[in-house]
Amino acid sequence: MSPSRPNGLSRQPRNVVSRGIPEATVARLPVYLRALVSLAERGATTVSSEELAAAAGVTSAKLRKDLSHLGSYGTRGVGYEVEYLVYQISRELGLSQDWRVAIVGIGNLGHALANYGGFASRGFRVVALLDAGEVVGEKVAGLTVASVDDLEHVVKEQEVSIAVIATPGAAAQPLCDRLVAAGITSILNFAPVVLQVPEGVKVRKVDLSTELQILAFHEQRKSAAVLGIDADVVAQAFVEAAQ
Amino acid sequence: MSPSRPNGLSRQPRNVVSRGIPEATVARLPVYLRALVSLAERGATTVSSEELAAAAGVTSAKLRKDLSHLGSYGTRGVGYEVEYLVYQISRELGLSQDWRVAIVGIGNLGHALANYGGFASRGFRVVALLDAGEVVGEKVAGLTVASVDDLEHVVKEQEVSIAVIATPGAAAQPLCDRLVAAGITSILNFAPVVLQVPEGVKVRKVDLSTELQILAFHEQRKSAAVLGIDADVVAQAFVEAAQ
DNA sequence: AGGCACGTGTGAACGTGTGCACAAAGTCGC
DNA sequence: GCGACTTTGTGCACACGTTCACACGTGCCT
Ligand SMILES: NC(=O)c1ccc[n+]([C@@H]2O[C@H](COP(=O)([O-])OP(=O)(O)OC[C@H]3O[C@@H](n4cnc5c(N)ncnc54)[C@H](O)[C@@H]3O)[C@@H](O)[C@H]2O)c1
Ligand SMILES: NC(=O)c1ccc[n+]([C@@H]2O[C@H](COP(=O)([O-])OP(=O)(O)OC[C@H]3O[C@@H](n4cnc5c(N)ncnc54)[C@H](O)[C@@H]3O)[C@@H](O)[C@H]2O)c1
Repeated sequence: MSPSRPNGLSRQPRNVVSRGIPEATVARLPVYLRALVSLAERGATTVSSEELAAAAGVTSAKLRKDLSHLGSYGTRGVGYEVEYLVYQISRELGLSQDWRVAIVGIGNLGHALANYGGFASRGFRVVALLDAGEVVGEKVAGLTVASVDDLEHVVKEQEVSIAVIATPGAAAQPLCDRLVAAGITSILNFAPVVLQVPEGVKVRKVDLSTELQILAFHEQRKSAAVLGIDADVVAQAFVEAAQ
Repeated sequence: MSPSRPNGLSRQPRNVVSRGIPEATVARLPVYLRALVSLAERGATTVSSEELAAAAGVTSAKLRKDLSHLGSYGTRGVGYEVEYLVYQISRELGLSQDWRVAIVGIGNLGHALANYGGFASRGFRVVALLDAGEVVGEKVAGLTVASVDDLEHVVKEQEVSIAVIATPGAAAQPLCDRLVAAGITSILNFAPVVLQVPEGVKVRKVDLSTELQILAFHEQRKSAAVLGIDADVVAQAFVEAAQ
C-alpha cells in the first residue's frame, strides 16, 4: 500500500480514515440535506451526484468528495439512495437529537425568529425567550418571555444548549459572557459586534450589513469594469485632489 | 528580481500589483470597518494591527495582509490612522455611494428588515417594499408596500441595485428570475432554497437553519469527546442493529 | 544627527479546499 | 452469466488562504 509516498516524512497521517470532517464540508451538509428532503418530497428514491449537485448549487466532484468523508453511501452506476443519505447526513450533523434553543432579545428580529416555523422542522426547539424590556411577561409564539435576570436559572432548568442573541450590539458582549458562564458553548449572534469568547465556545454570526457590503463591493467592481474605469486610478486621483 | 522562480512557467502574473482583492479579505473588510468606527467613536486616532485585530477577532498577521491588498496605508512604528483607514475601506467597499435596496416579501422577517436602522447607517437605503399578500398598500417603516405585479416597474423607477428576498421558499426562484430579468445583479436571499442564477449575478444567502445545524454538529462532537465515545463506532452499531 | 524601539509590509512555508480525470465497482439487458 | 454502460470514490495537481518570522521604514529620544 501507499505505492508512492509523496516525499520523505509526513508529519501525521491526518484523515486516517474518516475522523474529522473538513469545515467547508460541514458547512455544505445542511444544503445537501435540504436538497435531499426536497427531492424526497417529490418522490425521488435515488439521486446521482450530478443531479444532487445541481440542486445544491455545487459541482458534482465537490459533492462526491464531501459525501466520501461520511463514508461510502453511494452505489456505483446508480447513485445515492435519498432516504438513506438523509439519515446519514442528519446523524452526522447531530439532528437525530432535539436541540434546545433560547432566544435573548425579543425585539423586531427576536419576534420574527420566535414565530419562525423553520426551526422546529429540523430538530431545533425554542424553549425559552428572554428580554430586559417591557416585553417581559408577554406571550410570544406560545412562550412567556422571561427576564434576563433569570438567565442562569432558565438556562439550567430548560437545559438550553444553543443560545441566539438578538439584542442591540451594546448588550451582546455582557450577555454572551453570562451565557458562557452559565455553560452555553454554542451561540448564534445577530448583533453587529465581534463576540470574544473563551476556547471551546463556538460562535457563528449572521450579519446583514456585512452581506450587503460584500454585495456592494462586487456591484461596484462590475460598474467600474463596464465603464472601463480603473478603480485604483480613480481613487488615486481622488486622494491627490484632496491634498 | 524574483531570485528563485518556483519551478518553470507561471501561468499568469496574478496579483500583479493590487488588482483583485481575495474574496476572504473582502468578507472581512466590513468587520474591520465596524471595529474602526467603534474605535473612532471612543476617540482613538491611531491603532496598531495588534489592537485592531483583537477588536475584529482575527490575528494581526491576517489583518496586515488583508490591509496590504488595499495599499500601504499604515505607518511603520506607529500603526494605522483610524479616520484614514475608515475612508479607504469604505471606498474600497463602494460605500461612498448610496445603494438603493428593495425588500421583497414583507412578512415577519421583511417587517423586521424594513424597520431595521442598521442599513441606512452605512449607505444602504431601502427604497421599495414589495409583497403579494394583504400587506400591499399598507405603510411599513414609512414606505407603502407595492404589489409584486409592479416589480419590473418599481425596480426601474426606483433604480434599485440590490434586492432582498424574504418570501417563503417556494416563491423565491420565480421571483429571483424576474429580478434578474429586470436587471438586478445583486441579491440577498433569506429563503431556504439555493437560487439558480446566470453568470454575472451575485447571490448571498443568510440561512438560519444552516447556521444552527453547523453549531449542532460541533456541539455533538464536543459531547461525544467528553464522554470518550467514538461517534463512528456508535453509528456503526446503530446501523447494524437496525438491519 | 544618530541610535533605538516599534510595528508594518511581505516572502516563504504550510495547510486547506477545489477541480480533473479515471480506475474500480456496480447494474442492467440480453 | 457476461459484456457494456453508468456513476462512484479518490489520487493528484493546483489554487487559495493562513501563519510565521523578520527586514526595513518611521518616529522618538537623547
Ligand atoms: N431587525 C433586523 O432586521 C436586524 C437585521 C440585522 C441585524 N439586526 C441586529 O439584531 C439585533 C436586534 O435587532 P432588533 O431590530 O430586533 O432590535 P430591537 O431594538 O427591536 O430589539 C432588541 C431587544 O433586545 C432587548 N434587550 C436590550 N438589552 C437587553 C439585554 N441586556 N438583555 C436582554 N434583552 C435586551 C430589548 O428590550 C429589545 O426587545 C440588533 O443588534 C440589530 O443590530 C437586526
Ligand atoms: N422569520 C424568521 O425568523 C426567518 C428565519 C430564517 C429564515 N426565514 C425565511 O425567510 C422567509 C420569510 O420568512 P417570514 O417568517 O417573514 O415568512 P412570512 O410568511 O411571515 O412572510 C412571507 C411574506 O412573503 C409574501 N409573499 C409570498 N409569496 C410572494 C411572492 N410571490 N411575491 C412577493 N411576496 C410574496 C407573503 O405575502 C408574506 O408577507 C422564509 O423563506 C423563511 O423561511 C425566516
